[in-house]
Amino acid sequence: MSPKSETRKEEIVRVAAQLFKEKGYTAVTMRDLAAKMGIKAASLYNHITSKQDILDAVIISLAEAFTNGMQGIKSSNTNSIDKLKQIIQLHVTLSSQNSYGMASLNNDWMHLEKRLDYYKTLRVEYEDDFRTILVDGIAAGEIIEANPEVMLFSILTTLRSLYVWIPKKENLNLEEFTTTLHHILIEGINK
Amino acid sequence: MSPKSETRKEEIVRVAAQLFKEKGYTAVTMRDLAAKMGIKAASLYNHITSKQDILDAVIISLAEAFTNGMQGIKSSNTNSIDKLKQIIQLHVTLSSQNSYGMASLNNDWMHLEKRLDYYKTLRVEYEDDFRTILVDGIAAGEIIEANPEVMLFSILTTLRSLYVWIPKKENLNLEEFTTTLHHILIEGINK
DNA sequence: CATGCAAACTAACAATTGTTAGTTTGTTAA
DNA sequence: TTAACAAACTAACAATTGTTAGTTTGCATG
Repeated sequence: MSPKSETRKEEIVRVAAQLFKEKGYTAVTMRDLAAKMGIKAASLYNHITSKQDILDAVIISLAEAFTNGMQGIKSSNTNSIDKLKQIIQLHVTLSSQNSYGMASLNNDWMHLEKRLDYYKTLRVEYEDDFRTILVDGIAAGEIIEANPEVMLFSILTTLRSLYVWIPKKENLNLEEFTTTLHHILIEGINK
Repeated sequence: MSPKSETRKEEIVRVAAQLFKEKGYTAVTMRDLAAKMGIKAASLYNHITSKQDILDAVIISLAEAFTNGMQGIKSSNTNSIDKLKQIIQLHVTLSSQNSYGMASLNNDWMHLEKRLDYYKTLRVEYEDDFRTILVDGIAAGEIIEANPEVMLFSILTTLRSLYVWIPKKENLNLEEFTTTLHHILIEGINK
């Protein structure tokens, strides 16, 4: 057995994330999930310890992927516009790889329990790092002198919604899309 | 009794929307809602016909407000950049007046039942009108020749997230905020 | 005072929820 | 062949869900 092959638990978590995206965590029952897996609800518990456990697995791994990505970007020796482009790339990559998980990350994080505080910490740190890049860019004269909070909000909410949009466009050329997005977010749309 | 005073049903719908924003429609029980109203769950049914009925009231009225706003903007005799500014203004206004309802509109629309198709129609028509403004703007040389789908996505997702952001900022000067948002969305952030 | 009505109440229901206990099945390894 | 184990099963549970029926309360109007 290849070490890369998916375990049964990973399969359950992956399928659960698809359902969570459609209806939200609370509206998905263990019987729904079991039916989609082709088994009975009780059988799920041979692999996972609780429904909550599934949500934790979906959200935390993704949140940590964003944190890791941001660490790399912070330590890269480039100007702030280039760092912004790297952030956009990070969001496009993770959102296209795991659009299901991104839905839970965005909409169901409040149903985390044990790991809620940890998630919130990761989120705040990510936003702080993002804000610092913007503020440094303004100080360096690379970014306009507008309110960094509003810039952060505007760009980050667009990036956080990629998971809805990317899977809807078939044959989407991700590289071309990323370039267009760079341009719109950074240069605006005015001619 | 003044014709403007809130009916008991309206009060229930308003309080319900607050809870829906915190935890999502499915996770809010009728007992939760009743407790927040200071009454018993069964008493709610003197005023509303079902839980579903509440969600319909929250979402549809807001969706129609957006549709009405867009009608006015379409028929205004201005260029496309000015129409965009009017759209931004519309979103800021409705999101600041009813941030709770906006949460349901964004996150719980899939739990509509009888009115789901109607909601989807309103949504598609709104997006079509928005796209037309962008495409016309490109044709008129007022907007850059980038993919209008990407522009639509980028701007609209930012506007749809205002409901999260606006209430978090105390003492937010809405007029100043709107101006900054215009500038960032239309001119970009590059110096 | 009597009537009507808005708005609350208690009590209960049938269905659905996440989860547990104990058992069976089928494949792999010794 | 036998032992071990992963992974499914049946049956059931206690709690929670939205909702209904019937009743009581208190205020406003005639």
